[in-house]
Amino acid sequence: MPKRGYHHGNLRQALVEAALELIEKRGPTGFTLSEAAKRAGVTPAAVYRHFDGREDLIAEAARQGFEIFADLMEHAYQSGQPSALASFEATGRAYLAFARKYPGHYVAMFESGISINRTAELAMVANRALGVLEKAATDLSRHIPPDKRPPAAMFSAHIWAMSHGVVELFARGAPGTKSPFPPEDLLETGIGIYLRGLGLVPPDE
Amino acid sequence: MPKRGYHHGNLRQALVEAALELIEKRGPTGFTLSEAAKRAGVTPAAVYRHFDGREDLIAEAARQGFEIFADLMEHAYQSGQPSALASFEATGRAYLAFARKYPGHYVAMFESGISINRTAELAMVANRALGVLEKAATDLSRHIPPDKRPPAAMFSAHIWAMSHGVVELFARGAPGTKSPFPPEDLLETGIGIYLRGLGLVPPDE
DNA sequence: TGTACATCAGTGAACGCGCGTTCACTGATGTAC
DNA sequence: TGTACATCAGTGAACGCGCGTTCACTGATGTAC
Repeated sequence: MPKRGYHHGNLRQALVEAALELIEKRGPTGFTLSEAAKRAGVTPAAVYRHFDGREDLIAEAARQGFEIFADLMEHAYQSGQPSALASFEATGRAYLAFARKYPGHYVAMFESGISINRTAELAMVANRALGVLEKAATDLSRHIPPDKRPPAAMFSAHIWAMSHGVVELFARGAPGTKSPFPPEDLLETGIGIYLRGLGLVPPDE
Repeated sequence: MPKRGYHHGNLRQALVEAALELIEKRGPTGFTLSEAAKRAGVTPAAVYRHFDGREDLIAEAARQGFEIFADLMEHAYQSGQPSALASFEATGRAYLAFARKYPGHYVAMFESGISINRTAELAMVANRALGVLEKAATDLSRHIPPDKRPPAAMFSAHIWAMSHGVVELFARGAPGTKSPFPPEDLLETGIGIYLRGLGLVPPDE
């Protein structure tokens, strides 16, 4: 608990965290600046000391999310080296782990309608994060004979799509779409089958 | 153009259509009953002659979406018969085609937070729609040796996840995520590789 | 160590707005005779 | 075909509410001397 009293001491970050909880709970359009302020124990007007307004607060939440996300993905990638396959699989797991551990950030990043190009800083960190997935895919696709190798961008788009789909449909309390399988298993097996289709893992594994 | 004058003539459906346009444009939480009424050329209060309120209107939009979706999926399934593979691939294409042709419906169905179990009728039509995908997956998985056959529910969850992911990330104007590939190609190749991984299409195709 | 003062992070009241919902109403439509 | 009347789909005013944002302000903090 930071300093108490008239001056909050750490209001900026407290607002971001309140926003994240609300975005997680109410969705990106349901989030309100006033409620975030209230949660941080402060008047709505105080928000304007730290942010330009509602949008700016969401953008900062997304930025912090991409920062964490990029770190996790990079760490996962490193942990699998020097094996391209191990690196790739680790990044896939990291994707889902991030979405589950930081659902508010995830929503702010991918569902809030905030443009990734809103600021140069946001664009940079977003590209760092998504770049790791593409790098892992590129590494791995070197093991595929060139004539049957799909473009690395397509490869990583497939994996991104499946990961995002699993998150949205099965890893959240989506309405009536309770998965009969744990999302982790679903993604792991899905990626496994996909990689087998590329000839990257032995067919009898 | 329906009858003009004091009585609208077809207000119920006009409201659903206005709602769909707004849901598509502003997202599920951004949709307002008042604006839908205005678009239909009517006072907000008039909505209550036809619906129980905001939620009920969204639910009806979702219901109509599932109806169309189920029809499309069933038609696609039939068009591929008697080949299990052709049926399966056709349903995959139908999924994306639906999402692109009826984006408002798609959002109302899968992103509005409306529970699929809101009414018995909604649950029924939703299950009819999603059941087609599962049926296509079950048919197809009969061609896999039982010992390496994943459960059909998992199979169809993978495909659903990838389809949904492609829709959300690449088939809509998502922020900064312009795909370098047409979504249709992305889904087609993704599913192709996945099926190859299951040994369902020849590895050199 | 003490004082004067600038800086700064908050308050609280006010704004105009659009929301979902209710209510008594009224004008148009359709039916019985 | 004409009239009386019931039904019904709309109006328009009103409600209480929470929103994002602005503004002049004030109390706390930190710095210069």
